[in-house]
Amino acid sequence: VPELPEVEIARRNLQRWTQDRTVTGVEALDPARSPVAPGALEGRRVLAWERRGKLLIGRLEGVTLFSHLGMTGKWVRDPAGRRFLRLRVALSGGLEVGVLDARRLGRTWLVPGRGDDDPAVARLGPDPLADGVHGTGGLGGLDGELLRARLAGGRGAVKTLLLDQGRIAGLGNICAVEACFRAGLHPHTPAAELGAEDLERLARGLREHIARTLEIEDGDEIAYVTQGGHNPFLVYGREGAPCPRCAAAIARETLAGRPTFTCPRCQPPRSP
DNA sequence: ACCCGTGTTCGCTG
DNA sequence: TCAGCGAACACGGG
Repeated sequence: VPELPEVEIARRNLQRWTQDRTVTGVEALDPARSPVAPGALEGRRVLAWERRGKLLIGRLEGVTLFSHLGMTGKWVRDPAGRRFLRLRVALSGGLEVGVLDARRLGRTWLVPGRGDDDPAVARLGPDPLADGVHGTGGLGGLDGELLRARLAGGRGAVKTLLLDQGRIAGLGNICAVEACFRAGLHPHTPAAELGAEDLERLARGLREHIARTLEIEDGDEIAYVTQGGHNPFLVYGREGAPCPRCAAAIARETLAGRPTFTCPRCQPPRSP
């Protein structure tokens, strides 16, 4: 489920559902990974939901609720009776929201105050959609200059650096794979070899992928895009299928330990 | 039964 | 010092 676009949709949903409501009940069904003490949350009003990379940040009176969805987590409304329910939160007005998480790699936890020194947020780089308050800005700031600044000094492959949450927060495997295809860059290209034009194309590729995914996945509940036969991506998950641009067969390899898809003609490995 | 994996972290290695 | 693995976490789905 969760890369930057999906987490941004979750943020918008939580904001719409819970803002200005007061927490009336909490049940932590997976306290080992999501230790949310009911007494610390009940009675507090929800002020706003922010996002930094893949981390959801709930601002309540006096406390901050952090939520990372891991690989399979999602926030839903009316979670009663749902499979894989790990946390449920009741709010004034009869609304209830909850976290479903089949694999239990996600975490939700509560800290006093703003929690700016919590390691989960302190070691994240800037959010590419941020403009002032994290998670509320548009895509305008995601340009070649940002990539130049944040990839500077990195000696690894461009894909590896894009996935480094300390450089830029929020980009996941699919984002990196799709943006490299859109930019005509092989993901294995050393970031240090990228010129200004490459970085502009890469930034545009990221913007286009994120904008498109935000449209496709918008709704009250994120779908697992690789399930159900619908694959909205250009090359991700399409090994052997024809490239949408040139019809050459899409190749698959492993890079940064993750499945990586490329068009061998549109993204030729760069010779040193 | 077996393998994979839209994420993060930790430990080992060259 | 650090980039680059592999494993671990955890468990459903193909």
